[in-house]
Amino acid sequence: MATSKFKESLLGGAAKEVNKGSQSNGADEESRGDDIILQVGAGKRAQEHDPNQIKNLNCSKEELTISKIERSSSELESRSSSSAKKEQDDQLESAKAEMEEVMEENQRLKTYLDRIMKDYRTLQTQYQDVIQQDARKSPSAVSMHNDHTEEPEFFALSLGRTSSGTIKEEPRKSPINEKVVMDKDGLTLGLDCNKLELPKTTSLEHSPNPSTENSIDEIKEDVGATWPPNKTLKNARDVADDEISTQNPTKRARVSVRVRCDTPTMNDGCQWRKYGQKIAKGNPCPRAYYRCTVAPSCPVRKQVQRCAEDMSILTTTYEGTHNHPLPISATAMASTTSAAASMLLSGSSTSTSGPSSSSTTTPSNLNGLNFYLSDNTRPKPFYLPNSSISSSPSFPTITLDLTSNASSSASSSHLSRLANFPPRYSSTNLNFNSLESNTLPISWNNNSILTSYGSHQPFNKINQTSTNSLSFGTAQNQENLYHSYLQRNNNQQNLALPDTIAAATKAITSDPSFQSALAAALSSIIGTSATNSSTLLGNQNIRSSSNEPFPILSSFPSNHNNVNKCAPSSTSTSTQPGSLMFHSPSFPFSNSKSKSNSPGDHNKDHVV
DNA sequence: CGCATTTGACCTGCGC
DNA sequence: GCGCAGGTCAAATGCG
Repeated sequence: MATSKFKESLLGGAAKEVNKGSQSNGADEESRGDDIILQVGAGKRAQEHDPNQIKNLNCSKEELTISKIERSSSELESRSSSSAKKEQDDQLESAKAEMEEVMEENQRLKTYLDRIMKDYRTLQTQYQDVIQQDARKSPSAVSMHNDHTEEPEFFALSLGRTSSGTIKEEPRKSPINEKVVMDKDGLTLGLDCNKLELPKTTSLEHSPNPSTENSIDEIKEDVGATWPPNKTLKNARDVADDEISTQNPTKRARVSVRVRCDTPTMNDGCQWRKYGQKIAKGNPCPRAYYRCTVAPSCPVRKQVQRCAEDMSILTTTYEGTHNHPLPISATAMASTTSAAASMLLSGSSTSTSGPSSSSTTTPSNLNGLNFYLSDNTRPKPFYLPNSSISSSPSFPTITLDLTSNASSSASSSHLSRLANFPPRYSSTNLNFNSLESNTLPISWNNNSILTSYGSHQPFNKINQTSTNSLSFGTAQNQENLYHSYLQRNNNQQNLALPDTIAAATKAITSDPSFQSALAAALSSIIGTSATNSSTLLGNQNIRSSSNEPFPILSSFPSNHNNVNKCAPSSTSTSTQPGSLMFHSPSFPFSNSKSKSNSPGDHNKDHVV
């Protein structure tokens, strides 16, 4: 009897305490005198402790209330001691205290978020002012900017030297220093390294922009130097090629990405069409040439070649700048390569003044990112760590080594090689081996259906040039060779490359050197201090007027739970317009290839 | 039949 | 000037 009375008083009091906080089911709980089990939303609270989860700051007080109350009459019988009461009181008190803490923290974070947003708006305003000032300085650019006076949601940033010769009417042909255009599709950090818009028939003296005098000399020197030089057709593609041909060839950077991939090509989110293949000297593996077909006039090309020594490594070299909005799936690689190119160009702009006394390779470690700036004066793009091949000695090349530690020695050997081959332009090697997310060898199980793996070179010639006894004359031979190689190396661990790329980009973009380089680039583009822009770009909290983050710089979520692990998926290759291609919305690399009916839709990798 | 790929031919740049 | 190598073109071929 006494026990039951005590239980009633105890549990009734407990229920009252709970009702003070929860404001729910109070009368019922108290009248029944049942046991109360409190469950505070600890998970949500844990999220709010994470300063990165600012978007969760809006959780209200109500979200922190008691989430579950259960009755357990059977336990009532077993709890009769005073210690049980004290324990429950303690729990209630601790829960209340915890709730108060959460509320206070929530308030603090809200305040912090408000401050961030305020800062962002201030920077945005300042940036707009800079843009408008630049527009006034350069009347030719006014037309572009006037078309996009609203909030910038698309930001095509061209990294590289600002060498504006003349102004073309088409926006996409605008000089690089006017390439800070705003569109409606999102932020695009393009790899527009050195686009020179210099019509061959245009007099350089007519350059309206006095700020380009630093590049005039280069332009004069390079007049007539076209790339590609042989033009017979005049179509949209040729127009784009003409753009490339008028670029300053000495400043057109290339970005090579080395990854482990057991398929002929890796998917970077863009649509590519193969237009050629050739056996490069020193590497029996054929080099494939692709054009971007997202836009018919896109001048971007890429080369794909497998490392001969480690055939699991695929080297993809990007060149040029997309003149179209990139699909979300392509922004990851674009931002990565852009960041790398920016570092390269910012370095080369200060190190190409003359032949350095000696080629020095300077390893650095910033934010856990190992990168190597090779202060060389001549490029030596490499395809094999031990290769003596120079694919294109005219282009500064940066290599993002996203392979494992197993290949770090390869990078080192490359660096050693760089020391032996002083290039005309600095080559930069980025080694992401130390990234936390990339501590394991990458196996890029891309299952693209690209079958262009045949030999571009006559069979006999291959055997002449190749020291390998194996013949590469047929695609079948090459596939067999490679698959046999894979079988020998199937112990390589898989790693979700998306995380690697994301980490790489994050490392680069958070790298103070990159930010300074970006600031310099923006400064040259905008013609004013780029401090704001740098801060703006370096701030992952950038949001447009629609409160949506810019696609590129914020396209790397912390997790990739849905990342396509490159499982064989031929169905994903026939993406329909409007369907989601990649399992991970934030990372483009998947196995895809499709055919379409329009020339611009080759190898469609559409996302949206 | 249309499109993508293949591949021999061709062009250009560079080094000797 | 010549040869080599990289890069591109475009007709042929293959495939859906």
